[in-house]
Amino acid sequence: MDATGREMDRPAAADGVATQPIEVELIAVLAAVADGSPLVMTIEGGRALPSGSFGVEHRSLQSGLRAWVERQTGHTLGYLEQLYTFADSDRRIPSNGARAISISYLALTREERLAASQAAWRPWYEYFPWEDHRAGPPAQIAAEIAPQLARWAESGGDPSVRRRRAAIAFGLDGRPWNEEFVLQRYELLYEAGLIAEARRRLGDADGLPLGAPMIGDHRRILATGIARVRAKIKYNPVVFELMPPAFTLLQLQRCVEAVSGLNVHKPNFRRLIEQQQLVEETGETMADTGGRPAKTYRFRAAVREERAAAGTKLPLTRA
Amino acid sequence: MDATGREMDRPAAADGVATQPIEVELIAVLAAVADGSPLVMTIEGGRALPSGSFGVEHRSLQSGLRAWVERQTGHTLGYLEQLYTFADSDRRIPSNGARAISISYLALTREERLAASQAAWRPWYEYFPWEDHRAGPPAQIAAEIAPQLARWAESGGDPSVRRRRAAIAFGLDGRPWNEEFVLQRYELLYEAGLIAEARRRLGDADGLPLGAPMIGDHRRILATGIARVRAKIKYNPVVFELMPPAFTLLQLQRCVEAVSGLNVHKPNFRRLIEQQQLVEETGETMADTGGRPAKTYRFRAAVREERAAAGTKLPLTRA
DNA sequence: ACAGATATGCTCACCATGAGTATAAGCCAT
DNA sequence: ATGGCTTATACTCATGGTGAGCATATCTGT
Repeated sequence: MDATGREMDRPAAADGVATQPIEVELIAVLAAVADGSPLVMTIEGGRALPSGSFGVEHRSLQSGLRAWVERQTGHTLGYLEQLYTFADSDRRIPSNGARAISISYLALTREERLAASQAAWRPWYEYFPWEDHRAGPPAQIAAEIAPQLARWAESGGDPSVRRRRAAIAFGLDGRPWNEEFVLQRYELLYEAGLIAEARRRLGDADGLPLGAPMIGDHRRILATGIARVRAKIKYNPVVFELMPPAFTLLQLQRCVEAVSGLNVHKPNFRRLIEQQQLVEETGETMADTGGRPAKTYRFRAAVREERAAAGTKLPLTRA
Repeated sequence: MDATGREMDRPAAADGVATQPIEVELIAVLAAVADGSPLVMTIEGGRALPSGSFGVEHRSLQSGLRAWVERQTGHTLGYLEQLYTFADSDRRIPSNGARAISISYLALTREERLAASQAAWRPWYEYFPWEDHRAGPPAQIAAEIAPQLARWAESGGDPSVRRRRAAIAFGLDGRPWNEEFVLQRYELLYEAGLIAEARRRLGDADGLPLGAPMIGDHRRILATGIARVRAKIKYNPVVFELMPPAFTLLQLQRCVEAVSGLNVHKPNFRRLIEQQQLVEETGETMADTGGRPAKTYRFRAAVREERAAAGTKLPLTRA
């Protein structure tokens, strides 16, 4: 941390480097799903994530953010977790150039009409078109991304390392696509100068930049959030935060598919949900599905604590 | 966790919105394992985690912390990840009462002689004696914790809710013990006033406080770190960061047991490690094991990228 | 009535996992 | 050297979760 290694023994003190004021800002990745499209709440015409200063008036980060989001959406927030704290030394508040630390949060909710006019839901695949594989791998990957990454790989560093990184991230050369590597993919494209945010620093590369840009590193934060939801959805029943109180199993499946960007095997998905007893029937059916009416279900809230019991991956001996 | 707002003891700030300076501090949970005992690096006689101010000179949090830790341990740091950012409104720097935000990191390394004399490794179960179940559930749980939590449950709030919380956290009433609930257990004991840190605020409860205390909320941060390692060890080959370059399978097993605080089924553990091809034989054997000499293994670094391929939990359709 | 769509139920093979047993190869005390 | 102790290593067997696919039910619209 410092030259001697002893500085850390003391709590941050007055000595040494004059402390430049540090701005602490909160950034929210607020996600919802509507009609098979995953959405993120944005401001400034879709170019920024909602953010605010971490002022003294907030009792805690969490509750302050929750209150703010609930004012914005007019809907109580189901799920809120801390995402990551971004604090690279070159992060600056655009307005005054102060050093900025951004503490980001991930929030899940149902889509609701927005109370404030500045904010708007945007499909998150506008920002990451290469992340939606529900209709197969997007043509853009083979047509634009792979060739440009190949050119980047040969242009510096260790080409074989770069090629492998690209192949792992994007599932090239017969490797499987891993939907969780959202951040790695974004950072790779950034490094390769293929997205607009990177070109502010690097010289222009060929071709058009990929996906819709955002200010600062907001898109990177969004990538972090998407990666987190995609990972969490697998071992934690957070999907239900995105669902209305009653829903059909296909709606639930479509929601999972929207988030993960992948297609799910219908019979096995139903079996999984049912055998894990995540839901219970409401007794109602929903008729306007285009086919046979579907039973509707609700989330079994009791699962949350039962889940306590679940899930070892270590081969234990019985006590 | 923090029951009451203590806006009172805030130094008289310029009124209202005026931004009070916020101290940003880094805290490290640096873990190692030696001789079947998991260790954490501490300072101040084991009463604090190493911490330091986040100054302007640092390129980024991560690299600054890495450099500092490597000077302390004289060993390159294998693994470093951000843990959590603590920023409740009543967190204060002890010396000057400034508002403090602490960004905590988890680092894994092999135990090494320390370069600096102020720092020392401590067994982490000194701070959380109830977390070590390798010799069965600690007697302390049934003898002290359960009865005191039972008394607490009846003393306020909704007793049935409190009882269930306690039972889930500590595996009471026939519920299974979940080794990952380190933080929930600590926070429960804190709320119940059974640990020293809580008694600074609450009135004294009966009996002795549980486990060795730390300053501020360092023990809570340590709990967060332990929970993270215990979770991560299951789906990510981070254990190897705690191991020497060559090791026997039993040593590896003991390391996992030390971290998780649980006993592992030996044949199945070996099968798991081998079939996942996490390791490869070195060709050497180790004789001083007290029995038949054991083959030694090394971690297959190639796994890290192969792991890219691994692990879906969603029932996908084939593309 | 029939086509088309979705809902729902069921089968079957395979493999990871939990649990336990058996044999091999060192060391040490007698 | 021998027998007993300790650890290493290999195998078995039942069970249950998972991947993949098929079959039947019940709507709407023509």
